[in-house]
Amino acid sequence: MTDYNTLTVPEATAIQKTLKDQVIVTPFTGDIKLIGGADISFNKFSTTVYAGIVLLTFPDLKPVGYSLVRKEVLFPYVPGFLAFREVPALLEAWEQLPVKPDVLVVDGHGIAHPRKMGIASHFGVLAQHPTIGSAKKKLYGKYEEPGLQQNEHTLLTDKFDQPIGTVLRSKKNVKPIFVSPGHLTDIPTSLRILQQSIRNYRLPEPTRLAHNAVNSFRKGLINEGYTKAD
DNA sequence: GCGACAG
DNA sequence: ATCTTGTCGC
Repeated sequence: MTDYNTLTVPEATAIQKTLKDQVIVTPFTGDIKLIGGADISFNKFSTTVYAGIVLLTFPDLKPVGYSLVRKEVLFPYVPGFLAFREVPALLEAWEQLPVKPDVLVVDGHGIAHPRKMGIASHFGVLAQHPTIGSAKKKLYGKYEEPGLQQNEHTLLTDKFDQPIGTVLRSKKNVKPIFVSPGHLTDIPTSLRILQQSIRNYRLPEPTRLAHNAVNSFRKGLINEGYTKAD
C-alpha cells in the first residue's frame, strides 16, 4: 500500500479519482451475523492515532471483541480527505481481526462526498468488503430536514439531484445522522442496516462502541491488540 | 470572490 | 476530533 503520510492533497485527489471507479453500489443481500464498527481517537496536536474496530453480534448488537491499533499519522485533517488520515490504521485493526464482520459501519461518509469517495467507500474498496458510512455532520450534498419522530428520513442528494445517502432521525428530537453506502451496499440497504443498529442512543451501536473503545485505549485503560469482550 | 467544510 | 460544567428541555 502506498504511503499516505507523504502525499500532497493533489496527489490524494488523484488517488480518490482512481478508487472511485472501483466502488460498487449494490443491494446488500446476505445474512448479517456479525457487524463491525470503526473509529479513531487522538490527542489534539498529536500525530499518534488510536484506531479500533469493534465486532458485535447482529441483530442483538452484543459486543464480541475489540481490535485496537496505535499508529503515527502525518497526513493532516483536510475536509474531504479524512481517509488518508484514518484508513491506514483502520486497515491494520482490520487485519488483526480473527474473523471479519459481514458489514462494517465506518464513522464518516461513504459516497456522500464531493468525489463520491468518503472514508467508508475508501476503506471498503481497499478491504474489498461491504461498508456503510455513518456521519454526525454533513460534508456534501443538500437535503430537507426530516421529521422529528424516530426513523423519519429524507434523501441527501448531489449537485445533479442524484441520491447519495439518507438523513436519518435516529431518535426522537435529536439531530439527524447521515447514512450513505460505502462499498457493496446501496442507499436502501445501508439505511435498513443502520436503523437496525440503533438502540438507546443517537449513534448506532457499532460506531458508538468503537468510539468508546478507542477513547479507553487512548487513555491507557485498554491494551493494544485483539481482545474478546467479557 | 464568497460560503461550506466528515473526523 | 478533543477540552470541559453547568444548564436547559423533553
